[in-house]
Amino acid sequence: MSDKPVRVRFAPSPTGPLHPGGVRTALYNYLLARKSKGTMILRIEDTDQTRFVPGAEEFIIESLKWCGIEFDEGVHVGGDYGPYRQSDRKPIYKEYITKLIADGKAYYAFDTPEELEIMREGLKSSTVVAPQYNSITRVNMKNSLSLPQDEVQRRLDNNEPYAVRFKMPRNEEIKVKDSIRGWVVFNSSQLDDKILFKSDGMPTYHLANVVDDKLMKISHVIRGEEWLPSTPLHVMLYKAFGWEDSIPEFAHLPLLLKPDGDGKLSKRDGDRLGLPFYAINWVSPETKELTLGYREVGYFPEAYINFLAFLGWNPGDHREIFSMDELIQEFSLERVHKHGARYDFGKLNWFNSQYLKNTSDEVLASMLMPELKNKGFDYSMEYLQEVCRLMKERWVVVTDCWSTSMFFFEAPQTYEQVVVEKKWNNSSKAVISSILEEINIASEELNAQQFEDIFKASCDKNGVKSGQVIQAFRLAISGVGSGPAIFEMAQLLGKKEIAERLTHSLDFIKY
RNA sequence: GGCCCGUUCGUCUAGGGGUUAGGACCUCAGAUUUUCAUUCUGGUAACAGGGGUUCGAUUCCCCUACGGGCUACCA
Repeated sequence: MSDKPVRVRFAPSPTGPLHPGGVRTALYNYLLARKSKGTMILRIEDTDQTRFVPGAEEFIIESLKWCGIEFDEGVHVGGDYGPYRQSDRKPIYKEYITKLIADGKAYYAFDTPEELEIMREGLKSSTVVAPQYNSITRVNMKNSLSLPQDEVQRRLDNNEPYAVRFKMPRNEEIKVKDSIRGWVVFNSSQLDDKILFKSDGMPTYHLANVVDDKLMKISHVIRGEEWLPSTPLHVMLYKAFGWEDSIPEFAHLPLLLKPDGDGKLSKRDGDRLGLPFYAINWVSPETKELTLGYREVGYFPEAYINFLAFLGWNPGDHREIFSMDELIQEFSLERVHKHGARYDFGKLNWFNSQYLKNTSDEVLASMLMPELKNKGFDYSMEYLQEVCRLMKERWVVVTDCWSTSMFFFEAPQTYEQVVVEKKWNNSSKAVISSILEEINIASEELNAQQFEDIFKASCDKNGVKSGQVIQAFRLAISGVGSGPAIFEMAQLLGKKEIAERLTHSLDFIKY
């Protein structure tokens, strides 16, 4: 198995926006593909027409692109094993299901949904027979195994709707090798006769998945843990087709769990906590409701990927900050955990703030500039870079600029009331008046040190300790009680602006 | 209910038959920053329970509990 070239696929269903768990599944596939110089494939599994959501496919592609997960083959990039959208492969499935029926491995089933419902309900109280369509119950149902040959033919000729079911053998041990969990053993008697081909002419996941993985020469199936229970069926399918040699290596990933409480992570958790949930903004086509994405909120894709990679995997030592290239270097399926991981928004914020601190002021400023212009401000890149230098350690996401640093772009309109009450008094007002006089005397621009000297001299002159008025000084300049190094801030704002703001504060702040 | 998977600080996790059970987030305290944030130092905090096996088990086995998944003509 290991000598075959690595070909992995991410195979989402376009039934909605891409869930964080899906992003992580795609990521682990990608990491393995790149590490082993293999091929990464995007296959769209759109066999359920009833759940199709317009725009979902584009959303999935765009999300992964933002995350830096690239594909070598797929619905959007082509390749030698296409088509890569299952709805475009209908004839292929038809061919293979016909073969399976001819070989006696699958059979026609004519039961209506109502009949199935009755069967299940009737069996629910039974302690000996499970409410399933299986080797025991199928003899009482309407299918090509129980019905006379001529009646089956008559129904087929009359174009009666039918589904095709897998003829699951009885009491057979099925072993599944999973690279994360080891050998998992099932007994076929516990499994039911799954529908392989629906009456609408489409295959179900099971058939399409196995046929495509075989045809696309997939070497490793890396998918969510929810697929583990149906893996024995898939193994049986490979055997039924005579493809024992092509059974891929399976790796079932643990699920992402809610940040608190019970159950798996859902979109509601983001809504409930008022946090972004998808990689990029998603607007529901039905409700027009917007769900925030990390991209639009200002997260770095590198930080998001780093965070996601560590939910279920780690390199075995204490390092935590990993670029995509480093993840590729270090990744191995053997080190993926067996148990689910809670999705901790706080940790994501920590990762992002780490990346933010390590990003140059130039890059941050260029990210911010369009929006700054959009807000109607005209500042130079150099100025914006200085703002980033002074403020970035206080931000979690780059867009925190707009909520924490507006005083660099416009004079305060209001003054934080608690600080006014605590720090604004006659002596602070006197000191600020003195500072204003000194600034107005100065003929040239002042630097941070000079501002500090003036501030201290003014305090001395008025007989107050600097610590008692520094917050009032900050308040007068920025309108708030906390911010970056005050004298550096003054230098950046400049003598003229500072003078104006101090004057305004003296007139405006009541005490 | 049945089948399958899992269980180390609140969270993400390292480790693994003999360890002071390590790190990170969170949190708390101190230092620095004459504010806040950053930074630094330090602290609180975990092997689900019960049986085995063993000189010795958190580590291996079994049972129980708890958590998760599946049990559709959804994927």
